[in-house]
Amino acid sequence: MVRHSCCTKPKLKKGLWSPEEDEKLFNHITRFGVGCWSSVPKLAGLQRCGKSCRLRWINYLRPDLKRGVFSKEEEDLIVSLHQILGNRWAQIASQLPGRTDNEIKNFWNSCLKKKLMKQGINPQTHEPLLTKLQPNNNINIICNNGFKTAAETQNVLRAVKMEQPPFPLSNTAELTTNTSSFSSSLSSHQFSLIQPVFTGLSSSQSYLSLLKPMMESSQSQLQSQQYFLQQSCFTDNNFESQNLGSDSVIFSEGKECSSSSSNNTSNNNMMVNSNNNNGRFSWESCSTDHHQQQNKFDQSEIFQFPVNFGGMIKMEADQTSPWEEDQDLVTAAAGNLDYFLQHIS
DNA sequence: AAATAGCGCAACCGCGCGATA
DNA sequence: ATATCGCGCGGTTGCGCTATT
Repeated sequence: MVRHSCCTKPKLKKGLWSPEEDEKLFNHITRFGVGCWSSVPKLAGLQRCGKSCRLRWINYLRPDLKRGVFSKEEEDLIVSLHQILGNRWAQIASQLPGRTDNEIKNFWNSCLKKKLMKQGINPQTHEPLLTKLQPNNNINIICNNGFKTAAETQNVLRAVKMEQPPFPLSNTAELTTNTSSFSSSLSSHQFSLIQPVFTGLSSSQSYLSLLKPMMESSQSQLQSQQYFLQQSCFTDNNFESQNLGSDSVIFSEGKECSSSSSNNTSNNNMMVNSNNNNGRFSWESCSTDHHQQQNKFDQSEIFQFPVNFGGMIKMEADQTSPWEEDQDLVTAAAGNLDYFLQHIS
């Protein structure tokens, strides 16, 4: 790479611009106009490189700059343009008079991205976060560290398989599908989502601090087994779940042992609204024997870890149309997949 | 009251491209 | 044909302010 002379010259000032420097640059540009930036510092009497002067003029001193918060119209325009242009900030800025690419980039990264996520929109693709899955497809997430997960749509079941718990954070993952079915004895009103394990990743420190000792103490018996962690939702009627923050979840190996169906509206708790008292969440962990491929509900070991949810999951059940009911839950579960993939990539 | 975390923003950095010597 | 320069772009860093613990 060829380093520019301006970058290598010592004694050039860096960092924040003082009002005096601003005045010198402003006076120079307004008097002589924008010409060769590399000669500006010398002519204006500044100990800065030309590049720094250019940036300061474009992003701050230019008289035609619009200051202050972005209007709703500007915000909408940025989102639409980003959908077409991607991260081409300069091109986006050219459509917004008085705004700089830097300003728009910062606004995007600090506000708009989060806003879109909250609305369930992937800020990179502008597609909904929830991905519709085809029935009978089996989703496997294979991470490069040996942490393997499988999510099933058959019978609206999601299961997560951990071969080496506790799992380290992964940098990459691949998503594949196949059509192998997952036999389930669960009733059509029992659903499992992949959320708990994946959201555990986002609060990995507290998760591991609680989960690891438990896993290590059980290491000898864990070695020959695969493990499933499931979040199950049982309902007899319509229910809606909103995940607003984090919550502690009790695991009992093989058995449902905790319900997080509190109506607590605090941001740190999961909230479940149900039309009746039958809707609830439960979380279970069970081991599976490699050879017999059967769930082993043996020991009743309880452990606890906080679960940090990425956003709102809406699930609706329709008693009269089992498949429609399933579809909505499949969609919600797939949204968790998206969330997971974003956080490990 | 002090320490810490989170956030927004200004500025920097590395790189690529086109023009020119 | 090659090296250098000037400029613009997108990604990243780090400062300073504010909120939270």
